[in-house]
Amino acid sequence: MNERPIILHDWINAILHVDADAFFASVEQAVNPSLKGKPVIVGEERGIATAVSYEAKERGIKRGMMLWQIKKLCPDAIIISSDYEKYSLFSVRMFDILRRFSPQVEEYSIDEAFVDLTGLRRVYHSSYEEIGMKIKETIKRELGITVSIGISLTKVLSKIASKHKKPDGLTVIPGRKIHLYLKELPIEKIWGIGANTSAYCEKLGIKTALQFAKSSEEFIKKHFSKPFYEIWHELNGRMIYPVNPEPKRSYKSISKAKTFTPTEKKEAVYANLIENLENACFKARRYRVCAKKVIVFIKAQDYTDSACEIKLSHYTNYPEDLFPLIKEAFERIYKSGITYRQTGVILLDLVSVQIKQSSLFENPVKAEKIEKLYSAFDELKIKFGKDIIMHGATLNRNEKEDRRQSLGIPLWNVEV
DNA sequence: TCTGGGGTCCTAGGACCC
DNA sequence: TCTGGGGTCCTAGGACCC
Repeated sequence: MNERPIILHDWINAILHVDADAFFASVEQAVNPSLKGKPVIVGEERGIATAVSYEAKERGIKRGMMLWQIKKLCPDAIIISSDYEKYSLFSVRMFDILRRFSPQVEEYSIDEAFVDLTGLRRVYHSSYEEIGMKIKETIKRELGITVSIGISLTKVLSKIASKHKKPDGLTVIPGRKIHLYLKELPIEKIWGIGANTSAYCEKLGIKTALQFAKSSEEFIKKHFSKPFYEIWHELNGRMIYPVNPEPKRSYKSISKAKTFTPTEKKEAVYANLIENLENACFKARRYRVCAKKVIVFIKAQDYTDSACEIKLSHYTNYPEDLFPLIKEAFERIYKSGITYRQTGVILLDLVSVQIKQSSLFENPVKAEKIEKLYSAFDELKIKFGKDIIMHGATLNRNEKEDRRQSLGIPLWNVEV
């Protein structure tokens, strides 16, 4: 039964998925050739590896591992702190290369993209596989990094294809071969099907992608919600998710959260919350959006969290405008005697600054003052990093205060 | 499997109206 | 006051992704 192809034609659409191999680590190796062939780890402040080169993977190092563990396991590992600007630059270059082959490029994440190649065989007088090869070669030549490519009829299938051989892989799955690739693929490897749904599938007797794909439409409709019904179509070669070349216009939400050494100290927790508020608002100003709703949350040591939603009477992206409400919300959710480990802020119901209502403050002079103040701060933040200026209320945070004071970083309080 | 910090979309259920 | 149908809007929470 399972040996029979899912569909009998090869190409209606041709969707290509590119996935850069160990992207951050590869970029570091491309920029600094002396790192090539060596176990490179890109890490972050909290002591966790965010990316590891294939050389490091071979030594048993994985993403998310603690840096001290890595040093123990592999003393010659080269640990580099991440440089997001650098990776963004490479990302932009990679997308530009893809656009030379087709205008239909969707920038899916910093290191992944979808390209619609449908109909381009004639244009290039070559097969889809040859186009894929050419893309790989161009990226390798111009950027010095390798990518893994998958080409198939839909996004879901091309994702499966690009994962099939990594690193530096190229996998083409035409319609008549789909079943061969789904046959041994565990259901949880499908893009969009996570641990939860996999467990649920298992209860229904479905373990492989092929079993899922070959289930009847009635069965899928009966037992699954819309997203999984769509994935089912995609696995069967019917395109539901088109490649969307439009760049993302704006955020629907902006959130900032930070984990800290667990503490009971109320001021410390509050200061952390205010810091998140400031960072979230800073980002909102950079993207020129204002929020009408704010969610504030704190997480206890046992990971239970309490949250409070604040509806604003007007749109804003200035923390100054929110302090009283945030304080009130914090008082409502904070309980003394509990040890907390994280706070966070989510800005919601965002609109772009141009269409926001101009009733920021009742007093227009005051509003203007604050706007000027913040645009000056934002310039400084952009130039010198966002920690250069913080509101005085963040002074009670655990660790950083001393450093900032010793560096002579100014703190400020607005009096209006 | 989680780590940690961003995000998006969908659904169920309640409130409210006719 | 209850019964019943139907529609819309909002919210909370779940699931998944990188």
